[in-house]
Amino acid sequence: MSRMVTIISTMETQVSNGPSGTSLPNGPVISTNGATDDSKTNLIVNYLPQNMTQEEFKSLFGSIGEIESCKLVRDKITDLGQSLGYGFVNYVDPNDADKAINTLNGLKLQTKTIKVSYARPSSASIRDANLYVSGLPKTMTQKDMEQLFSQYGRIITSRILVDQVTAGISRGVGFIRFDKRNEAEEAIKGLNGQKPLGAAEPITVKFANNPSQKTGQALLTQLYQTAARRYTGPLHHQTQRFSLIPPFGKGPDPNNSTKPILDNLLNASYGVKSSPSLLPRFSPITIDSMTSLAGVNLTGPTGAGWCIFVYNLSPEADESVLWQLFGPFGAVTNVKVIRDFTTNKCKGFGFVTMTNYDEAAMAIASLNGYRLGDRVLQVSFKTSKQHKA
DNA sequence: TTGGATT
Repeated sequence: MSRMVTIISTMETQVSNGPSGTSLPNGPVISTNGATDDSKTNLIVNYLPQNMTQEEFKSLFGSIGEIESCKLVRDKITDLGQSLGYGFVNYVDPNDADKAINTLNGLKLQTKTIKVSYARPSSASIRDANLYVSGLPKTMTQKDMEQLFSQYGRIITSRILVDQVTAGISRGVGFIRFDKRNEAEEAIKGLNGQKPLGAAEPITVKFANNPSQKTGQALLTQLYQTAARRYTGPLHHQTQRFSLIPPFGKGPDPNNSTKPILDNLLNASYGVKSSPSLLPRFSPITIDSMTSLAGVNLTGPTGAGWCIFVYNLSPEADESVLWQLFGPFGAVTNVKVIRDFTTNKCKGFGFVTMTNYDEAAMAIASLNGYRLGDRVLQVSFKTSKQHKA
């Protein structure tokens, strides 16, 4: 701030004293708002592999030229240090920044293709400008969607999510990041609840969740899958999984600082407030398994997997019962109890998504016909209503 | 007796 005042007073002095030519000293380029101008040296790097470390990140971009600063952005909310998959690199020399874009943009690292581009100046007005769009017609392309939204402002990025198993069919949901938050707000006002040209159903447009605001349940799912693999490796038999995962509460290290996080995750995930009897009877993860979680490569994108239909749940059923039933058979990425909108009671069915076919098939074979209380469950792969004759 | 979807 004092520097800005100095610069302004220098300029005013110059103006009032008339032209004095070369009296200003050379120094860092100062823009009118007083910030140093990083626009030619500062890069944003997107789609980094989840397990890439700060050191690897610095090493990769340091190979191009001298770095003034670099930062791999991590999750600071959960404190687990998870990479958010992007980072910033500020070079000393603008030529090196240009070279980094030309050399490293599009580089394939593991399953990712990294994107290297100039970072926009950090500013409050570009924050929270990311929209989540659902209910899109399946035929709508990314280009169509951009065309629809572009009337409200400059689009920075866009994406339509596709089904992973049926190879590229639109899931009808996507993201649009605008340059400015107010543009995103206008797009919500203009497009939320509207039918796109020729569409049968209206779309929903709202601000996207931040990846770091992931639910406890989603985090727990990731941790569970990772922890289970670390203990057991790939599994093919449920008996192995049952016997190899240590039971809950087995001698947690009292000095382990991750314990409060685990407790919070469990409570958030299972909705346990006051009734210990609702705790799962198996252990999703153990304290020990969490000590080396930072930087591990978590399992693939959500939305992929095998969807299982579970019928004849009681009106009181909640998500925890589905985790308890299906978790022991393998990697579960999502569970959902379908509830009546007004009563909030379970409508008698739900869905479970499992990553691996073998584990899903084993769960179905084992749980179809399983007696839960006074009900007999029907469990099968989800069928599509669209295939009816 | 087969939803909604969060890169």
